[in-house]
Amino acid sequence: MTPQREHVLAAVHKLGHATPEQITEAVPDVDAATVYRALELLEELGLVKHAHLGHGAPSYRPAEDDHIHVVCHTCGRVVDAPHDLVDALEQRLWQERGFAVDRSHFTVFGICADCRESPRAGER
Amino acid sequence: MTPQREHVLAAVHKLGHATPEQITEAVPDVDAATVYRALELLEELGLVKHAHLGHGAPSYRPAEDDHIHVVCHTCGRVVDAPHDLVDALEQRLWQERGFAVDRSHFTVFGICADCRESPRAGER
DNA sequence: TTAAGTGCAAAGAGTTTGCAAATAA
DNA sequence: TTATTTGCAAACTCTTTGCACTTAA
Repeated sequence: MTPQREHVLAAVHKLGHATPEQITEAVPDVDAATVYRALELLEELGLVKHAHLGHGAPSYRPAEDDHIHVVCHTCGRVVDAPHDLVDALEQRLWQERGFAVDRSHFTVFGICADCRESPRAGER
Repeated sequence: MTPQREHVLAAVHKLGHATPEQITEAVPDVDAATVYRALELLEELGLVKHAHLGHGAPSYRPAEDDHIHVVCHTCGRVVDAPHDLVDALEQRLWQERGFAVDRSHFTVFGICADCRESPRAGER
């Protein structure tokens, strides 16, 4: 564990959900390449996790934050949901196919209540 | 509907699941930029859909192919699953939060039965 | 003194954009 | 003509890589 890696890990904890770019901004004295290398290592060590919250960059978070991400297509808002939301799906895929779902790497897309009421078109 | 757009749509139907790059290869007389523009339009028209099947490029398919994607982290294989797999999850998010899940834009990650038995590490 | 980690700059993949030429209404 | 669409090239974003320099065992 080097100082740079500590800084990256601290930034992930501070930011909660963050892209590599945001993390790089939050740790100005660490090079972007080092941030990417650190995130890869921290993920192997099981200290952080990432998920894909849309078209763009992956989002990293502390490994302890075990939840599902629910993302609105329209406003882009990300809401966390309890991970037991996927229990049924997980059991079915396991029993029917022996497929072990990775709940943490999981994103549900759709349209949130606010955006259904007042669609903010083009605000993707 | 121009000839180029017809060709792109035909390629999506032929390929089933395809990235913009694969589609571009399948339609050599159409420029990549035109492929991207066509896919965007075809999606607005409701003729194709896309989902994110991993870190890389999105995957486009005919809009009629209404199913869930299950992707193995290790071997990268993509398996289609019936969309009723998410019924419970969908109902819960709807009732508890008024969130309308987009089932088509949905990917489940994990490890498939084959890869659990004989892990092919590093084959991501 | 050896191995590992870092910063920097360059390269790479995937995608988007500006614009002039081609096509269609 | 007038608007739309295309191809081409350039630009852009995000990420990875090569390599010399630094740091720590």
